[in-house]
Amino acid sequence: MVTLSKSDVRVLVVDDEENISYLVSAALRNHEFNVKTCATGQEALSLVRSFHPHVLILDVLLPDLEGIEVLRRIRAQGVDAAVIFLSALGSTSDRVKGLVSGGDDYVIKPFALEELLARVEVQLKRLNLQGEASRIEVDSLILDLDARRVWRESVEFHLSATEFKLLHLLASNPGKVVTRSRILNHVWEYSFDGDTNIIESVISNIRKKVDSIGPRLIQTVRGVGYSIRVPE
Amino acid sequence: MVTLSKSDVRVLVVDDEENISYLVSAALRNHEFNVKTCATGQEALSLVRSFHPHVLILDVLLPDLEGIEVLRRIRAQGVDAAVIFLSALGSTSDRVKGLVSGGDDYVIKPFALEELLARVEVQLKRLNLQGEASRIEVDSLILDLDARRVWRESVEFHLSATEFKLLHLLASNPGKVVTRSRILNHVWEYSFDGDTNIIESVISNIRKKVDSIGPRLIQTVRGVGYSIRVPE
DNA sequence: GGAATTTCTCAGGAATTTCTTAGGTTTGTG
DNA sequence: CACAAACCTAAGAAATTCCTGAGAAATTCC
Repeated sequence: MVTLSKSDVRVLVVDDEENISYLVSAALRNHEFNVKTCATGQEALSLVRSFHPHVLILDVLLPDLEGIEVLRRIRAQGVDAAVIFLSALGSTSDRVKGLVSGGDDYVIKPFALEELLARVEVQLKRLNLQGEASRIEVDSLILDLDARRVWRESVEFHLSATEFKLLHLLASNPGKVVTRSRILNHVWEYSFDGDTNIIESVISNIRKKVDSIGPRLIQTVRGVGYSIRVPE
Repeated sequence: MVTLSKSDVRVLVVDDEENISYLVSAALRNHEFNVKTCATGQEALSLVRSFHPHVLILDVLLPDLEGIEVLRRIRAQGVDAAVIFLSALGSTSDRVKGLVSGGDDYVIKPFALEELLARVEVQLKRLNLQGEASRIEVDSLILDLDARRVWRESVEFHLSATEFKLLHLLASNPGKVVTRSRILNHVWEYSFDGDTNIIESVISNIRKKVDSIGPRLIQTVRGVGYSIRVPE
C-alpha cells in the first residue's frame, strides 16, 4: 500500500461551467489535494498527459468532445486514473452509459460538495492512495493514533511505546497475518540475531493488558506470526 | 490479473424488504452471478464468513444491526469485499456517512436495476484490477493467503505452516502436476536424503482435513507428484 | 543521582508441529 | 496372478515454537 500525503494526490476537474468548476476545485484544494481545472475535452486530453491525475472529475457535456469520448481516448492511452462523471443528464440510461463505458462513478448535478468529496475518497481507497486514519477499531478495541491511547470495552489501558507500535501494526492489518519478520523489521527496525523471544514477550504483555477481557483478539499463527481479528 | 468467470463471482444481497431482495437477486442471477440473500445483519455477518462474497449489497436499514455497523464489523475481520449501500435514506449526510465509513458506493431507493447492475460491474472491475492475488479458489476450496486461512464447502479448517505451504503450492498450479522434487525444494528448501515419506505424510494430513468432504481435489500422480483439480 | 519505567534476556513448562517408523493398501507389470 | 514399487495412514517420539514470570540492563523522568 502506497501511502501518499494528500497533497501528492492529483485531481483534474473538467467542466465548462465556471462556477461548478470553481466550487469543486476550491473544495478539493481545501482538502489539500493538488488540483488542476480545464473547460474542454481537448485541454483535458493534453493535461492528462502532462499532469497525470489520479482522479478525473469529468463533465459529460463539454463544448467540444463528449465526456465519454474523452474517457475512451485516455483509456486508449493506457491511463487508468479513476474517473467520476458529473452530469446534469440524470436519466438511468445516461448513468449506465457512463458507468459501462469505463467510468468509476457517476454523480448527478446538482450535487452536494461533501458527497463528491466522499466519492473522491472512495476512488483514492481503490487506488490504495489513502492516507492513514487517525483511529483504528477492531471489535471493542480502539486505538487513537494521534493521542496514542488504547481502549478495550471502553476501558483505557496504558501501553509502552513498543507495545503500542506492535499493536498498531497488527490493528492496521485486521484479519491478516503479520509475520514475525515483518514485526521485527517494523517495530525494531532490524533483524535480531537468531535467538530472541522479544516478540513473544511483548505480545504477552499486550495480551495481559488489552486482550484479557472479552474474546481474545490477538491470535497466534504458529510458525508464521500473529493476527488480530474477532474469533467466530 | 485473475479473471473470474461471472458464475464465480459471489454477490450477497442483504435487505429485509422481500420484494427488493427478490428483484435484485433475480436480476443478478440473470446476469449469471452467484447470489445469496439474507434479511438481517447477523445473518449477513455469518454468511460473509462462509460464503466469502466479492460484492455485498447492503441495505442501510436492517431490523437488527445498522448496515454501517455490519460493514464495520466485517472490515474488522479483514474482509475487503466491495460494499454497495442501498437505502431509502437519501440525504447527503446519510450518503456521506455510508461512503466514509468504508462503503464503495451508495445507491438510493428507488433505483433502476440496470444502474445497480452497472455499479456492481464497476466494483468487479476494481476487484480484478487490484490483483486479487491474495485469494486462491479451486472448486469449493478457498485459500486466503493474507489471513492464512482455508475453507472447504464454507467450513474452515486449521492447517499447520507446512501443510498450508504445500496446499498453497498445489493450489497455485491448478490442474498441473507438481513434482515431488519441486515440492521438496519449495516447502522444505532442500532435498532430503533419499528415504523419507514426509510428503505423503503431510499430504495425508491435508487430505484428512480439507479433502475428506466433497470430491477429492488432491490427486496423486504416481511416480511424479501431486495435482489439484476437480475430478470429472 | 535516584526512582520509575521500559526493554530485553533467560529458563521452565506447555502446546503444537514435524518427522520417522511400520504395517497396510493400491497400482502397474510381467 | 504374483510381485514389487509406490503410496497411504496411524501412532508416537523428537523437535520446535510459544507462553509466562522473574529479573537484569537500559532508558527516561523528576
